[in-house]
Amino acid sequence: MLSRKVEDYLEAILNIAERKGYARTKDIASALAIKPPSVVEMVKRLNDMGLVEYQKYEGVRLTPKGREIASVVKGRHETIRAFLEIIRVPKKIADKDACIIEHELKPETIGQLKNFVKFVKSAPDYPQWLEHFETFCKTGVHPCKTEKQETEKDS
Amino acid sequence: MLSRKVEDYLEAILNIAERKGYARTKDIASALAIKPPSVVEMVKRLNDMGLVEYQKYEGVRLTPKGREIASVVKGRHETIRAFLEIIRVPKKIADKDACIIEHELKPETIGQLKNFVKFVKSAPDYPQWLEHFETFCKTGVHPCKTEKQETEKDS
DNA sequence: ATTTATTTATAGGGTGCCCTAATAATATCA
DNA sequence: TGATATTATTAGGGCACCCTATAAATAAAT
Repeated sequence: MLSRKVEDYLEAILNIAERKGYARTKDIASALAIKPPSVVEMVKRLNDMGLVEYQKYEGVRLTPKGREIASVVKGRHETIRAFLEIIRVPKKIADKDACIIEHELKPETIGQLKNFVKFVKSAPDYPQWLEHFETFCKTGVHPCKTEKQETEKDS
Repeated sequence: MLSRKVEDYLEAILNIAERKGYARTKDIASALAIKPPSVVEMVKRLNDMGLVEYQKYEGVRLTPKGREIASVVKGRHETIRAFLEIIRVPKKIADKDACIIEHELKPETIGQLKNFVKFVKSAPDYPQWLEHFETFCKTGVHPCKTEKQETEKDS
């Protein structure tokens, strides 16, 4: 089992490498908001684990194994971010919180989150229940309920 | 900012105390799947933080401040668990994963999760979209889509 | 090419959280 | 009450992860 931090590093390295092919100590440090010496330390460990190739003063590249893991982590991140946006968490917060909860969830949970996101995105129209949810967030009242309850009470 | 672990301990102590009034080292250890000496160490820290009252050989009780925090944590846990069950994560896994993601989420995210759960629970009938979601999980097809797409293609 | 600035790496330290082994206190039972 | 079992605590250690200060390497500028 890889630690959260290891996953964070791999994901950050993948993101940086997608832009410029490799990742520098400094880039990783600023992406993770930590200091360069901490990066060097971890990168050595990742190297020993066979997840990155690291040469002093030459930056870091993911190995196939490292890239594989990083992609999975990134995929989870995307799913969670998408879900949080669906339930109307502000974009910026959604992204940060996705970072936090993307780790260590059981495959079943991730799977259902994925399903949920796919489900919503594959709807042919903008789902009515989602509109209702937005209303609910604003008013605290379930749009279906008011009428329903009233008719029930009236009957 | 309290660490995840501190929150875990407080929540565990609350749960145990709800059953028997106070929590013993051994209870906490088994609830968190760790060894008693680790509990003693943490419990001393919690005591110094004013979150529990701890006397050697006499178990632990939450202070008002500790109980307050523990309740908030437990509330988040419940919300997340409920949400995971809504998206059809098996109960046991839902509970465990709730433990994992209940920490450190921004208030906005927790708030929207709460809203979502409340929204679903306050629906007057079993929501149709949820039925559709279940179908989607089983078949991989959005029930609304098939017909819709076909009519669209036909037209 | 030498100085200056930037980036990296090393050395050494600290905290949080966990462990095992050994000891002390408490509870149980003969 | 004395012997035994259970539970709790202390002592000492380890790993993951972060830091600051300092030194070394590389890049940029004069």
